[in-house]
Amino acid sequence: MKTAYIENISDYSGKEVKIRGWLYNKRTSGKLWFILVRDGTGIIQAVVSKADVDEDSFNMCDILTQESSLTIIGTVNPDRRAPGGYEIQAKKIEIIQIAKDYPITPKEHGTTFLMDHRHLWLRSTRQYAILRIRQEIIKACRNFLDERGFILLDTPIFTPAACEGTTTLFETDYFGSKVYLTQSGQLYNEACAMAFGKVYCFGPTFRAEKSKTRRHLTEFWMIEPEAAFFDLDDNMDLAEDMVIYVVQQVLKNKSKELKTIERDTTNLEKVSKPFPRITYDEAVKILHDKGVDFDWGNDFGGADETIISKHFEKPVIIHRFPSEMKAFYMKRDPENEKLSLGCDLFAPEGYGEIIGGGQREENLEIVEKRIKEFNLPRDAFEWYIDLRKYGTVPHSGFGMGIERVVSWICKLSHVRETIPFPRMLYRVTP
RNA sequence: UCCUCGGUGGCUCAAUUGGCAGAGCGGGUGGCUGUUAACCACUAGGUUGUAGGUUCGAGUCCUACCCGAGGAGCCA
Repeated sequence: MKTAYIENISDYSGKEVKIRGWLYNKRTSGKLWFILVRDGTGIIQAVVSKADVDEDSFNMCDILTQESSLTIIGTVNPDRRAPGGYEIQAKKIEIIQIAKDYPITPKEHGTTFLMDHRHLWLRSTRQYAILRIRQEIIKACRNFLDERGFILLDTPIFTPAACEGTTTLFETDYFGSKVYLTQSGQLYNEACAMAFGKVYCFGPTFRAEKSKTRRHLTEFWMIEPEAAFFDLDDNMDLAEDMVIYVVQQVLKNKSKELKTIERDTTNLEKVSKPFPRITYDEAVKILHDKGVDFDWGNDFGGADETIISKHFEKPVIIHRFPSEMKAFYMKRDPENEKLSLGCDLFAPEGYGEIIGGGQREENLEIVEKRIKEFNLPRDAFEWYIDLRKYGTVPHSGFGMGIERVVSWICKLSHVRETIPFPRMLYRVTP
């Protein structure tokens, strides 16, 4: 007899198998039990009939509680009355452990209660579906970049200096000196791109922002490609192609999960080339046309992002931001000093920014001047300046926040469900 | 740091003008051979976030504090 996983149960139709898992729910009609078992790959219904099992196995059904661990031996049968299309006609049940008072019941719960029990909440079907989609998104990003010759070169988590001000950095002790948790792998990515041409990093990043909104985590995962000889247009092409690929892979491989979370995929199916590309000036005009009081030179707030992203059916790319609001390494538009060659990509349906990036300044003298203007400690950036001394070339890149992409693709109301254990302003447990 | 809302059985919520703290789920007991968050009957379960105050009487009104949610500011 084979031990089977529920996701492959159709391969065992008519055969006897052993399933190992946890009790999801149960129902009884006297001499008949319906036992829903999950094993991490899916959920299946086992039918336990008093006539077909030994007395011990039948009585066990009575004492089984939600999330008790068990094994079931029985025959796999197709049955249209069973959720999932197949059920197991049980022959024998063995209990591994009876779970006492599992706190998450099949009825509704509040956010606080669920977040306090996040380690158990992960067992529910909705969380299961969302996190499987997250895995597909990550896999798609990596496949996309790998197939285009980008080399994965992960950048450090401990960093010696702030790249853009220390207020949003988490500080930690490093054998007596101060170091910070990375908020972006970008500067290191630039060094890697000068060595390998096309590179990317993928890892956690940390922002000590006191933001308490549906789109902020203090610890989040970012995938950041960086390529030598790419200009702003190449960069926008790459971002567009990557987002399309990711959405298509999720639609293709995770349709069951999208259905579980009741995601209407109509809008996802519209995600195709070309994405509208507008300048910052044009985006400001959209806001003004909608009656929003917005001053040129400001960054878009959460509400502004929502308005702009709702204006388009597809993701929209916004480029050429005012240079004053962008980082020291951003290249200025040769045609207009007041603009920088940055680009953001906003997800549709009101989700806002999921990608930020642009073309980097490659000129040695300008980078040195900017570091001075931004009051950055020059010695901490000597290695970065070296990149401009030794064979500098135009280059570009961007960062995509994984949790925001998951949030959009799953159409969630908050990013807290997009990562197994979210870290937020007032939440670091469990 | 600020604004708004909230805190009542294990969970989700109700409680009229300040007047007997209640329901569903979950737990327990019993019933049912095709259930789909099954259903039916019975049953146990409460210092209403904390500390004070007003009142004949406070879950309800007042003050302070604690905790949470949503948002603002802030945010490569």
